[in-house]
Amino acid sequence: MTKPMPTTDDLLCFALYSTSHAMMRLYRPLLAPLGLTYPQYLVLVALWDRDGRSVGDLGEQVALESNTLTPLLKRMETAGLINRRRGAQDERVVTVHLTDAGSALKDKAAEVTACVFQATGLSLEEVADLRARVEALRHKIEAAG
Amino acid sequence: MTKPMPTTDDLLCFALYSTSHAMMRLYRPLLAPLGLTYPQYLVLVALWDRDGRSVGDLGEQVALESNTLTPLLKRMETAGLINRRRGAQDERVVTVHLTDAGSALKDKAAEVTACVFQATGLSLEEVADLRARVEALRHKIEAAG
DNA sequence: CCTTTTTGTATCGCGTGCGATATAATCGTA
DNA sequence: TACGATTATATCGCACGCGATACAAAAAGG
Repeated sequence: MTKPMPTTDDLLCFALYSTSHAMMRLYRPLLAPLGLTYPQYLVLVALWDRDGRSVGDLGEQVALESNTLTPLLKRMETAGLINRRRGAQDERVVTVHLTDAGSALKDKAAEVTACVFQATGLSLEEVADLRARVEALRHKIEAAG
Repeated sequence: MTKPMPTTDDLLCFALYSTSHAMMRLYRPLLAPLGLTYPQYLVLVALWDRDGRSVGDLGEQVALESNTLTPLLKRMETAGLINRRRGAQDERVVTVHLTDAGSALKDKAAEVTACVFQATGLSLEEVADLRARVEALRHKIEAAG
């Protein structure tokens, strides 16, 4: 007897897909007052960690290629959150720098993170463990690709 | 002394976001020969489980509202995978039915699932456990929303 | 029986993720 | 020194996820 066809509830990919979207829906009303979209927020988190880095380097951290990142950064530049500068040494390289406005959002974002953490209903240990496992999965998938 | 600002590697939301995208990138070349996009595949999985259901009911299972689902179903109808019918009893309700072509993809999709499972490098138990925890998180987030 | 409320789906506009491709700059090699 | 290969970013077109809103049909209430 063959195993029955899995439905969406059996698929890890669906759990990741739907939970990631649920997380975005949770963040969105908290970020909107800061004038931020969810992907912009993630990019800022990376820049608060390390400012003045190349598009490629930033793309590595946020796992996005330049075809997604460049338009996103342009919108953030238009919003006054960052500046982009083309390298003098290597004119292919564009570096991304936080503006004062971009830096100033760091503290507000900390409040957002706290709100979201509370909404998960998980302990710090549970969050850390689940996060590590999900990330480990991504590394395996990327290695397989 | 305050705890340092978390970076992307510390955020569960980023792990979900980036791993979900990595999963999509893994599926895409496997689904493309079947003429399917990733969200279309997830919808088919739900329909293979239960055919002939309303847009709203289907939306509940795939966690998508009608503003996303209706355009997606229209594209699938254009591709000959499904048919949509408006109810005679209740003219507000639209039901979605698999076509022969849509049903026929079920077996091919099983092969895709097997490929993807192998790429994760996880055991069946690990997949099931991780899936359950991620799904539980989604339920908590949705309850908080 | 009529009006208001609720429900189900659809449309609009925007942000964004990605395959494919283009452009320009740098590097490596003969 | 010149040319081909490689690298970094940018553009294009499309799919899709969602807030906001519209429209039509059914249900509820007076």
